[in-house]
Amino acid sequence: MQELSQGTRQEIDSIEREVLAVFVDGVRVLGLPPSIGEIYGLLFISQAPLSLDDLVKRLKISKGSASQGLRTLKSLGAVRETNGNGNGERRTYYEPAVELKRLVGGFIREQIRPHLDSGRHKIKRLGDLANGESDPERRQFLLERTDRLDHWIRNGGRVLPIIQRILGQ
Amino acid sequence: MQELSQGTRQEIDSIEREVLAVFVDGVRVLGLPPSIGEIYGLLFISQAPLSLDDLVKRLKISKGSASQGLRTLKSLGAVRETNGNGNGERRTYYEPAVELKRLVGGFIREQIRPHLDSGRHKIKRLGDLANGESDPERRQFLLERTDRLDHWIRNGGRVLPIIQRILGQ
DNA sequence: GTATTTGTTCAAATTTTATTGAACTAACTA
DNA sequence: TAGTTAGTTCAATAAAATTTGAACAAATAC
Repeated sequence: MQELSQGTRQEIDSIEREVLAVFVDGVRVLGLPPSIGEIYGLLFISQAPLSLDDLVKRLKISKGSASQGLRTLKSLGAVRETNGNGNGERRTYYEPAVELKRLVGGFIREQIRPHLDSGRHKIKRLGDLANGESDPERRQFLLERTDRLDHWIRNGGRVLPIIQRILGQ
Repeated sequence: MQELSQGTRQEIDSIEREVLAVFVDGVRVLGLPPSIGEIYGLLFISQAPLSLDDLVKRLKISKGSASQGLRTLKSLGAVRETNGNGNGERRTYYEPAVELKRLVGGFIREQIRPHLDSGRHKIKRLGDLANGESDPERRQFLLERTDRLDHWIRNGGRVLPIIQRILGQ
């Protein structure tokens, strides 16, 4: 007979359902899959940390989904591992990081910066290609456009730390 | 026999191909479909405005895609209509809006604000639900969490005009 | 009036993305 | 040692998003 720990109540109640919906919508805006919203949402509304198995049981998702979802959330710094109830407990428990600063920082680091960086490289290459254009008028136009792209990327890079600063209060 | 206008050169050359790739990647980050990146990208790198038909021919996409893509881009304020070469020309030509301020403004207005607003409503409802919780400890916890969500949304709202200001220089 | 051109709409087909579930590794247990 | 539990990986499947293309509407041309 399996004992039910604090976090292992089976059913999702109505307020939990609403919170999950909020987070599923929220992560969709960020381009992340629904399962991630559900996992983070359930952790967010749970008073006790939950194990992977708790998530599988309560959200009725596969172990694979839960495992991959937790990995993504860990990489974003959006969940923390705890050693559960301490005493000789083998499985890992998770709790949400709830500081906006941390969440935004992780998202910028993992999802925004890499795109800005690869964009910068591609645009640099673009400038080289534009310089190779033989028709002078066309070259001039292409250089104007690649230069503009370069400014966009630079401005994007400038705005990120400011966002972090404002949200980290 | 069909006359080829300025914008109707058929093939996509190598620099154009690279620019399209940059924009396809770029719009993906924003959660928009590839066709939109292609359309905006081709307009961005074209010296003359292009018609819907030009886009269909040069990008080899369907008329339906081009039409819907242009509609989205118009709603974002990312393309402008021009009356083409002026004289008795029936079809509409499009050129890109290239000011970052405008692009960011349109994206915030169309894609971010609506989510923030609906989020605000859902979270307000959540607060009501939390208040209905009978267990005092649970209620306290739920109120703490919904309050935190509310702060997140508020901070998000505060940061948007600042982003716009910084990018609009 | 009919024919042609320009563009829209939307159901169906396609493509892409997310999720599942079974096989697997690793660590602990008896 | 074999057995159990916790968690990961990844090919197959399911689900969701995008694109197509044919039917349609609206405007102009003849």
